[in-house]
Amino acid sequence: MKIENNIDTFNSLIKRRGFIWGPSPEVYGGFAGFYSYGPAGMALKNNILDLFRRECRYFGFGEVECPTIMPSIVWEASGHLERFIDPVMRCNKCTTLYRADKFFQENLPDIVIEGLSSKEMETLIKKHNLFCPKCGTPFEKIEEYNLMLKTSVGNNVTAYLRPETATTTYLLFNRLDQDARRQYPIKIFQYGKAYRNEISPRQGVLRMRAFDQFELQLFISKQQEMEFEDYDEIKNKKLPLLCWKLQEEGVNKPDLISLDEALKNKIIKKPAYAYCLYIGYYLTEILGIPQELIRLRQHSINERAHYADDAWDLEIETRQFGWVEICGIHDRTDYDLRRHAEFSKQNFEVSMGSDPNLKEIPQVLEIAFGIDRIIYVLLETTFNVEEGRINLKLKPNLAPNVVAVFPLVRNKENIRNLALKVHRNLLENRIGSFYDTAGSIGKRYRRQDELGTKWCITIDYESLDDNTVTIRERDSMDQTRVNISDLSEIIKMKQEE
RNA sequence: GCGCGAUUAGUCUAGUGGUCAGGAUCUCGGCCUUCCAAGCCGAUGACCCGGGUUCAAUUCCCGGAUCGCGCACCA
Repeated sequence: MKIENNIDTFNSLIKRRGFIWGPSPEVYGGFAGFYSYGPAGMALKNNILDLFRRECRYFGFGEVECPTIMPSIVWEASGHLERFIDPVMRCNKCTTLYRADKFFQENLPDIVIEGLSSKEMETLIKKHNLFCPKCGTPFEKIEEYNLMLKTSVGNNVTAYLRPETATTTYLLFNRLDQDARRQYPIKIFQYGKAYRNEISPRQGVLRMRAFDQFELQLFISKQQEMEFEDYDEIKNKKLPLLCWKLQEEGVNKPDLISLDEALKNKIIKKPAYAYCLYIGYYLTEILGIPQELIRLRQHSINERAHYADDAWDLEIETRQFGWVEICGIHDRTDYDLRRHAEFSKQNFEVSMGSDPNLKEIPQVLEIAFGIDRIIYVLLETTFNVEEGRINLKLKPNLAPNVVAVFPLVRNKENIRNLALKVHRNLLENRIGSFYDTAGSIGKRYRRQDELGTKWCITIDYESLDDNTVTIRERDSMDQTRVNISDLSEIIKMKQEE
């Protein structure tokens, strides 16, 4: 295929080089909404996760992992059973599907729809003789479209695959309270699969039916939200904020303002929430996504999830899909813990300050990343074509290979042997090295450029005489000569930079 | 889920109711090669799935899957 700086070249690259494949299973024609990662994509994903886990430890978050399947009562309590099931009407003749509540709203504007049961809606259909606008067939029944994937466990017990990891983290609350010795705020994250039965998944890995979430949770008191201990450290950080008001005025460029300013202007209500916005932004920035492609966009009241008091999306501007949400930051209040306390008949009121008699249900602040979306936007934003050369400008530590080692020519045994020795030595030092002898040296450089490998090490004739090798840098293509004995140390140092 | 269009090697594509489905690139093997997709020789590899029409279907028809666009949907 012709190498051009366009989206077709990019889309072919991520398949060709083993980043993302699908829809899976491809040999059976594919199943919409399900994708696989090849070796390069998985290496990239693991590097992102390593980085995120390291940074979460730095911010004081502990990690948990919960089951992906939970019984119905959990989702009743969380509100997902109610909110994730949409009432729909299906035309018996042309099988077109309509959202019942929306259809009523448009066609019967005088009637209050909210809270109506399926039976009541069916009565409305008959009373007003509602029919399919496409073919004129009268509607009959209200059906349910469930955005959660239903399954049955054991002896026909209904259960659901989790539509988010967050809820499963909240269910550990009383354990976490003990585990953290009641030192609030409690900071916990969970990484894992979540499932949503999208009606029509599109846009590749951006809207999958099985996807990875990486969600950070803060359990915190109301007082701590307003007097947050770490706020001072981050209050002068400037973030690209696009608040709801600006959006209403038709603005879509964010304001780069400090969190303190945002708080003073009442764009943000709570210092602890501001801290969450910062963590979301920080974790995005260290992936190497250019600042000008990042914005934090506040949800309007209508856009917010059922549990949210305030919500901002962290979005990345892409060529192929416009602004893409990679992270949602939600003020979930005490909604979840209150509901789970109620449904499980547990007492989740705890003392979080110095007065042991002052008890309340903790507030929850959430930072929820979609890992697959991160992988997509990272690949797309680092993709470059420079004079016919594909260059994936990933940060060195995220690239599938840290270095690649080549003999300058293949048909000289002594050069080949030395190259292999250098490669093995790097591996001994646990540096991710890839060895390649096929084709010309230029071709091998290009192959690595496509994977984002930052440094290529070449063993040439000079190496045989003085034990030096060249390190070729990906973006500049400049080469420096170093001693083989120093190589591992130098690469490790470069990685730290 | 609806409407329109599409689906041919790993990738990008040409083409056909009937001989071996063509090209580019990639990949692999060999030769050559003292640093950025060089050259030469050789090789592997594809008509989305199911049904129908037909002596014969990758090609035409129907259904399904998937993708793209629009509508709807998107906690």
